[in-house]
Amino acid sequence: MSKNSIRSIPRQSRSQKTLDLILDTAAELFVEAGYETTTTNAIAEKAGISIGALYRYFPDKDAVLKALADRYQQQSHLLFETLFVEDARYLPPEVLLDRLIDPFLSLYRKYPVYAHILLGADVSADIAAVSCDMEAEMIAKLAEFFRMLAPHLDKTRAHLVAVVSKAVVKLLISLLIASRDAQYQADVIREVKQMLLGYLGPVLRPES
Amino acid sequence: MSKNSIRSIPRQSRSQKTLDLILDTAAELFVEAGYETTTTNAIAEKAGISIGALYRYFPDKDAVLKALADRYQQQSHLLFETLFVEDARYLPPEVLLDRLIDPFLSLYRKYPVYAHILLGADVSADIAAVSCDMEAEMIAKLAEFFRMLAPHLDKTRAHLVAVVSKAVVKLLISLLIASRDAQYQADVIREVKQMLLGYLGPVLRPES
Amino acid sequence: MSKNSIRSIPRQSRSQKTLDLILDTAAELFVEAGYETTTTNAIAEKAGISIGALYRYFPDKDAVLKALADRYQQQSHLLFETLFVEDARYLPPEVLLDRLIDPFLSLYRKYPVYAHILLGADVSADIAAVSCDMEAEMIAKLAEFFRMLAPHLDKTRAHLVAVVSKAVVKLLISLLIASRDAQYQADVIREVKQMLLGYLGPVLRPES
Amino acid sequence: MSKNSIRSIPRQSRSQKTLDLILDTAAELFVEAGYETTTTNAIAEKAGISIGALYRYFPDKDAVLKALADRYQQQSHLLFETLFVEDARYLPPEVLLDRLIDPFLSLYRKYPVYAHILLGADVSADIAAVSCDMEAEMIAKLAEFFRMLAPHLDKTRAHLVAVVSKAVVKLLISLLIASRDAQYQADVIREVKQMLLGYLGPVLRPES
DNA sequence: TATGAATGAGACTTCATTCAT
DNA sequence: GATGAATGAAGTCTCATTCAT
Repeated sequence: MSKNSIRSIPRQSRSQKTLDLILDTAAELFVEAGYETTTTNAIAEKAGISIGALYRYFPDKDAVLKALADRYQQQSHLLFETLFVEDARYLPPEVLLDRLIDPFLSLYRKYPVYAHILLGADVSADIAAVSCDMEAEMIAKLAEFFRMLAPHLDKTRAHLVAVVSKAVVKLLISLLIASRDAQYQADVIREVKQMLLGYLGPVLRPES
Repeated sequence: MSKNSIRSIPRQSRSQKTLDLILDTAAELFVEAGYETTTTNAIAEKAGISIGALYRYFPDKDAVLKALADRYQQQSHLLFETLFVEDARYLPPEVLLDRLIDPFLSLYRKYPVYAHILLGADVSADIAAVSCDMEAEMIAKLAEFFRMLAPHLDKTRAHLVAVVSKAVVKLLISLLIASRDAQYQADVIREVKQMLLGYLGPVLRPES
Repeated sequence: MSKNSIRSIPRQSRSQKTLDLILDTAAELFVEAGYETTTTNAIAEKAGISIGALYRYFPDKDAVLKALADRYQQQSHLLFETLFVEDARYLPPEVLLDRLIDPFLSLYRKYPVYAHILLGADVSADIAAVSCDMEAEMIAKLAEFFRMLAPHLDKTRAHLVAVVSKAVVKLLISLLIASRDAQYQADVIREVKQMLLGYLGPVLRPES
Repeated sequence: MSKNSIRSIPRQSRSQKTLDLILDTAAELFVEAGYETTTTNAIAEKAGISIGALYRYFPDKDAVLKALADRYQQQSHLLFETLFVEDARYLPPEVLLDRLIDPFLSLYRKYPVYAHILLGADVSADIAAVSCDMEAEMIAKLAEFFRMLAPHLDKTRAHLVAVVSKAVVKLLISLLIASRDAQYQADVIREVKQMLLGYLGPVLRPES
């Protein structure tokens, strides 16, 4: 709960490199074998450092996952920035949707751990809470965004729509993880975007 | 991989009862605490049997989860039977959707483990494969069903639509797990059904 | 604090034997090498059991020491019983002193761990507290005993005298531990008894 | 055993200061948390030096404790000097007792580590040996002193009396450590001094 | 056949000590 | 010399699994 994810804030570049090395290695292993199955010794060994070095940077195994989650949260925040541009309300829905979805797709392709974390795979209750908080925050922002686009939406509905939209992005990620086939991935993306467009269109731009 | 899930197929009712007892108990614990965190001793103790007895029914811990997955698969099959009735093609989309979704909702409410298994939470690679096979089979059946309803769909598209539809059901389950609030659950169900209807309607009943 | 010393109360004789075996082995090692230096693996190995077996009986290493302390407390209680006999007030001081000291000497000779625990050697704060509670209780009883013998003593003084007397016993134990030489031990016992007699005599049987 | 306590005998004041700093810091931590529990890194950090620096002054952790024991030995020697003044034999026992005990009380109040070391709390066997040697030396000196005061004492008896007297001082220290209450401490000191006086009086100044 | 005590590999973590910078 | 990141042996403890009774 109150544990810090990182033991000491390293200012020197060497330390920072080691820290990143640990995180990246852990990320790979968590995706490959899952959090519980991945041992701290395996992380250290694959990272080419000693187990002691790992524990200089992280107080325990959970902290490694938390640090990854933090990194994910930061990245997600950046992505949302691009949504809240002035002209958003004048853009056609298709473009908006691309703006919403594509950055996340890039993120999850680049860092598959984040997908893992997002999907809440095998995390301890502690981590799940962190993950949940992040989700809640992103949903709140998305709801706010929807209300900017469609002021007639009441708060409850906007929240619901945000929840569902977020879940659809999650769904898309999980489908893309399932198969590496490029054609299939393109098809799935098209299909899901079409579904989301069909859902959001009427909700955000109603006639009456 | 090639290990059998169940050691001996018990015909006698007592053995069957014990077996079910173990599975039900394991199901509860897996949902409460996760697969990795749940110990075989905990399952045995909560089930009121000895650890030795548990190992008479299952060769190892994985086998317990596999047996649960099998049970889930059987249940799912039963649910699908109700879809393939003669009159399906004459029913309005809303009713079809309810027929597709509602049984699954009941199933997951009755047996939360299945939701857990379906969502692929913290299962070993071994189990994930099983789970994946089940998914593939259900998707194939669903695609077949869609082609029955809309013969103009080519196989690829039908498969895609089935994949997305299945994923939406999964999404719905995950959202329902997130909150126990009845009003919220009702809202979410309505919202997701509306989305799926908006998606499947045009796909299955095109103008031309 | 709230941890139990023993995991399950074993009623069967085999379990009881294993438990005693662990405690006796631990006792030896604690005396030989000290608590911190003695490893749980060493205890298990010397006891001829597996490390897992040890942890079936005790939740952690501290619990082993606590259990020893409990055993000591029980033994000490028994010793005190013999003090509170009817005729105590009519006995000459020398006899009383022997009755007070000799049983403790036997106890510490038979079970050197108890001396170790009594002397508070290298125990964790947790254990120290237990040890302290025991001491407090014994001192209270001793003070009560002194007041029975010498009703004119006020409570504070009686407590002080008890504290000092108890400390002298401790002192004696520590001196006996220091050397195994029989003659030396006899000399030391005589000397310390003489000192204590010289102290308690006037306190308990004052002229005025 | 044969390791030197201090790596280089520093004549320069800076080195000496650092050395003292390390020892004082270690002393505090040993008293607070015990020898085993205190880490070398903790000592270095609290002292405001690097762990590498600490290991320039001491070859290993034991050496730090040994150096403290040495410092204690030196201090104790100084205290004994004041005992061996010419006029000692003409002083009344009460004054002699104060001269014997009070300096030790001051020493232990000023440097609680010494009490810790004296009481043999959680020291490794290695240190215990050193501590024992010191004790032996002090006892020898005390015995010699007693024989100066009371020439009729044979060597064995004088040694015994010294052993017991030394142990009583130790006892007193341990009682004072047990409670910080000023009134209680004063009471305990009075009581113990009375006991020791009652013991030494007849021994040192016999009628015949 | 049922029991549950026992096993032991292996997980997490600590910390005295070294050595590249 | 000083620094502190890195090392890795070793300790505590867990838990899937076995097997004597």
